[in-house]
Amino acid sequence: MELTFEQFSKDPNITMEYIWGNYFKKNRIFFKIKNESVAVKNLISIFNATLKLSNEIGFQAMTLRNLSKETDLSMGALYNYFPSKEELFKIIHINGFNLITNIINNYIKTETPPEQKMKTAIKIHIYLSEVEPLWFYFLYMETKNLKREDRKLSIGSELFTEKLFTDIISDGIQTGIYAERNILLTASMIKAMLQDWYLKRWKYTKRKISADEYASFIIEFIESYIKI
Amino acid sequence: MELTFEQFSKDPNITMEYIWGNYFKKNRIFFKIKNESVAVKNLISIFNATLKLSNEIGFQAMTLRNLSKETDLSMGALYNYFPSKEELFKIIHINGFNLITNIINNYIKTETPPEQKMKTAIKIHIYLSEVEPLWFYFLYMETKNLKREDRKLSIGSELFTEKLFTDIISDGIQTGIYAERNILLTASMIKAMLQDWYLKRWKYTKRKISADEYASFIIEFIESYIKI
DNA sequence: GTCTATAGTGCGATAGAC
DNA sequence: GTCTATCGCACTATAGAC
Repeated sequence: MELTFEQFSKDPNITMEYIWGNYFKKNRIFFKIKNESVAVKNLISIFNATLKLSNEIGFQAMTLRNLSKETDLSMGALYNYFPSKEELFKIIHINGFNLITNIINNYIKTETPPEQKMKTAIKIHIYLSEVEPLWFYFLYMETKNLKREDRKLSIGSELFTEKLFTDIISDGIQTGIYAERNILLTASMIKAMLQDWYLKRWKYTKRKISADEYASFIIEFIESYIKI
Repeated sequence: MELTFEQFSKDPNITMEYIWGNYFKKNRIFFKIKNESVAVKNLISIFNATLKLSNEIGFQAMTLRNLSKETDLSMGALYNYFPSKEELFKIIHINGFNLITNIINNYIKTETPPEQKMKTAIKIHIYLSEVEPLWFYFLYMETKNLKREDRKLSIGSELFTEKLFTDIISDGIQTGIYAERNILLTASMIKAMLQDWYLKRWKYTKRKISADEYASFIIEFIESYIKI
């Protein structure tokens, strides 16, 4: 039975309550606020508002006054949830990278053979970015604004995904189902196609292309190139 | 004789002197400065510095103090070359879109048959973005910060390129050399691959992949999918 | 044609009341 | 746990000297 977006979207590990609840529990000691349900509710609200505003005008252009208005929290209250605007920026990045690597690892690790693994890897990327399009867009567009010391997180994330695909292709070549091609460039092209899905959201929405259609198309496109 | 990057890079229409010289001539009446060679020299310097700084920290984060330092012009002097920071932003966008459409039209219009036209269209995109990587990066990353009324320029540019490729593919299908596939999605994927070249410049530079290698790879990749 | 000095604005962050 | 009021700073833009 093939994985579909319908099924994937019900995974409890990708709900905001789960992600930010976890974040709160792990960092409890840093919060002045003690009431968990209040904290998580506001964390989610701040997080969503930040992604929305960053998507519209960019994170740097977003002011804390904008964020205050969007969340219905005063500027003073906001500072109970993050120590500085810069730190809010990092929190969103780090939680994003963690989410991506965790979810992908969960779904991929047991998959076999390479052909099936390739399909699942592509689908999970598309599905996850379909559930959190603004978050993915943010991670892509704002990465360059990370401080030098945090940039390695982002490069690590880019190369993690790429390695996932180079490994699958290598396996496929050894198994004899894939032709001998430039593995690194092929993996890069797969990434580029996955990213187009959330970078050009407006285009695909307008054309009414679903996540499953897009994933199928990419799989077909890639297979026509690498299959023997 | 196939076009190479070596040849293309000698085209006089893509030099900064030509582009900004033209811009100055067309807008002479708006400049307080009358000396053309001084004006063009400084326009090029301002333009290059803006692209460099925008690439590093983003256009919004770049201050006119940064720009002043990078160009060795005072803030007062800068304002002889553009009326406001916002207007500088638009000037770079508009000249960029013009350059791209002009160059591409020049090289493409006489090409035939579809298979050859496809090759040339891909090469010109890669070559032009190889000559001006920072400019292309800027156009891509900063587009969303255009005011609503100027956003149509950018969408127009995106769709212009896409139409170029859908037209070529349609021709190829009619000529019988291309299979019947999803034309719009195929064109989108071609665009995504072309864009990866300047969006991930650091990666390809590190891996020592040349513009010609990259172009050849994309052509091979796409042909394996659409050729009958 | 370019400079320095500064006006006016809006930002991130915090103190202290409730 | 959240609010209002405000501080100090850095920004864009301009006026007037050279």
